[in-house]
Amino acid sequence: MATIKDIAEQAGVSRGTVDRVLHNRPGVNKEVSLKVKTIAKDMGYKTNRAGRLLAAKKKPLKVGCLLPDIGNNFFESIIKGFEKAYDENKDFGLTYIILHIKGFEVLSHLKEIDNLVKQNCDALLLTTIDHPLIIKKINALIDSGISVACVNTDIPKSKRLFYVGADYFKSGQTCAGILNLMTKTKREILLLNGSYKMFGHNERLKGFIDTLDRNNTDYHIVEKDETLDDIERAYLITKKALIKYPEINTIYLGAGGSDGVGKAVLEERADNKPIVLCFDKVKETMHYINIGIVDATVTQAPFNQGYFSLKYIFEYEMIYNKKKKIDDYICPTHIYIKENL
Amino acid sequence: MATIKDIAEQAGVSRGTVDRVLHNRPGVNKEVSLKVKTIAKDMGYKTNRAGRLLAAKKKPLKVGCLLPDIGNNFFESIIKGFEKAYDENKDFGLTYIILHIKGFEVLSHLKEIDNLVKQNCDALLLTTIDHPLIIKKINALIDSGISVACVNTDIPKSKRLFYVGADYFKSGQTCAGILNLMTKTKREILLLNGSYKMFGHNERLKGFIDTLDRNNTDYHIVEKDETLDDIERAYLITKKALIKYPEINTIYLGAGGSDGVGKAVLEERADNKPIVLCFDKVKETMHYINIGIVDATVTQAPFNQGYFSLKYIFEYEMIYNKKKKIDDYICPTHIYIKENL
DNA sequence: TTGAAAGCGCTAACAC
DNA sequence: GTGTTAGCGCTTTCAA
Repeated sequence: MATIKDIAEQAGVSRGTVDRVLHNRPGVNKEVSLKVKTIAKDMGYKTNRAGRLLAAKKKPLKVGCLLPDIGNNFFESIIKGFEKAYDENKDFGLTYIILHIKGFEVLSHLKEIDNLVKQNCDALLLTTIDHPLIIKKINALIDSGISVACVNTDIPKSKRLFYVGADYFKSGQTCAGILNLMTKTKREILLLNGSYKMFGHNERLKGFIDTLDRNNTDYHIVEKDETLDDIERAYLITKKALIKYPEINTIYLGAGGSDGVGKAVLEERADNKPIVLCFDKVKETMHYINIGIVDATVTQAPFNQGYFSLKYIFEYEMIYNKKKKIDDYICPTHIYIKENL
Repeated sequence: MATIKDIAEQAGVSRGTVDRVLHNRPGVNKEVSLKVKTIAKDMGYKTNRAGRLLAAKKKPLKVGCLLPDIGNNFFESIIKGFEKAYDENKDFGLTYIILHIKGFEVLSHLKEIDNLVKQNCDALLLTTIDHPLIIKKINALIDSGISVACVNTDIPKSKRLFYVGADYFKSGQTCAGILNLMTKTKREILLLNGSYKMFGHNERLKGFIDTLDRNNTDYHIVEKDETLDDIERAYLITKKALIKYPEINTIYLGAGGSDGVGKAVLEERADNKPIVLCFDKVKETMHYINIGIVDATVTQAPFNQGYFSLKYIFEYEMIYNKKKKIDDYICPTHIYIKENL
């Protein structure tokens, strides 16, 4: 494998010059630069991770993560993923901080992004809102040389470098796929979305309906509502619906709130349980799967979302020197039932 | 973070001596050694990956992998995993070779293990047979200083360092869990095991039956046989059984052969399809899931098996210097249906 | 515009 | 037994 030293010898220049050329740093004669570049190409030069990373220790990378995780334990696994990626790369000069916030208010998100920048982050990992002001902010950051990637929630129209997260539509389709597997009799569905303001939740719902329609599933939506990721609200809605509509035989829960739904089902339908399908694998959901109230849950590898986003942005900065495009990473869609929990 | 240099200064010795102590190399005064060790501990010394790996380039690690993959494309993903781990670590001095063999004959496995050793491998990743002679061989290798880990198939009574692979029992349980989800009517089952000689296949079957019994599933095993991972054989057995026993409404396929089973079902039961459940996610299985013949398949992250086994043995040797016990890695059990394929 | 040299942390060869 | 030194590949600073 060709090294900088090899190239320098071939080109009859010093290693410093080669380094300057390879990083497009100013102050190199055009002809020399061209010569070095062609030689590097000819020799198939690839920067060596070990050398690069050892030298990089002097100038560590600080990544700032914005996580609207207050009051939402879905994000626990993402944080575990961050920790793992940090662990593997801290010796190579990686540091990171997490800013925990609550909810999805544009102004508070904007403020906290600035907050991360003020703390001298070189790169940002954001779980934020697809909104014109945020897009503008991300684009400005990118233009100023700060790398930004999206985690869990994409903002495709911005200049963000890459997205690591779920394919919500597919998770909804998978949920419908399970339902079709389970029974062919007519489904009377209580449809509980998370929030109609959330792009991901809506996509999920679309995917669910899409697959039901595509398979000519015999179904009828008895009632629909939003849980707003609120347990109490989920409980009340479910309880009321189950009382009012005894025909309900299926519950779709598009986001948080399994604790409330589970409780309501236990109270109203302990013996004639409807099919209950939900998303993500937080503690409460696992509990209701274990006791047989929730039949299945669809997840999108949240650990991976944390792990790969941090790993990739680190590699983008520290190994590829911002010169290689990083592909989006769409997490695999998994189904969990009691037996493989 | 404390470095070797720091420790040397604190202890008033040279870095060379500290290095010797840290690696338990001979030729160090006992008292000096003790002193250095306590200081290292006090300062919380952890070897720095970047430094270690850069230096390690001089003495690369050669890992030899034994894979009985000839005629069995299940292993393709494992190989992809190897490639990924190699890619991430080649700059750190990792090299590897794969020895492809056919079948599970003890003598040929023994011979090929020797073959890998002859090619100067420093560490071995084996997918082999749980047999006294193999155990003896593995133990001898470990005693002679060659690291050995098991991939995909464990040999727990040997001195192998760790196991990376599936929990077959759990995969069988999960398969039964899907069946229980799908229907409550009596199951008339055609039970196709891979081979009764394979520990993993038997465990899988046990897990399947265990969960059926534990849930008081109403079932009856109409017929059982081995496919021996042979497509033609699987086809003939299935075809015959479907003709002879029209009551069959469920097929359990514990190993390779989905191509044969799928074909037979298409020919004999295109309109009144039994539930078909199988394992792994090879191309043919995916095809039969896509056209609706196979209902679901249970997998155990074969890519991860390759990726983590190579990654872990590399870290064991090159980062932890054989001094840290590596935990077994049991791959997660996943369910795939058409929608999340 | 370019070269020389030091240094990131660790290892190994050689010297004493 | 122990210290010294060179070097892994790359970056950066200082000097020219």
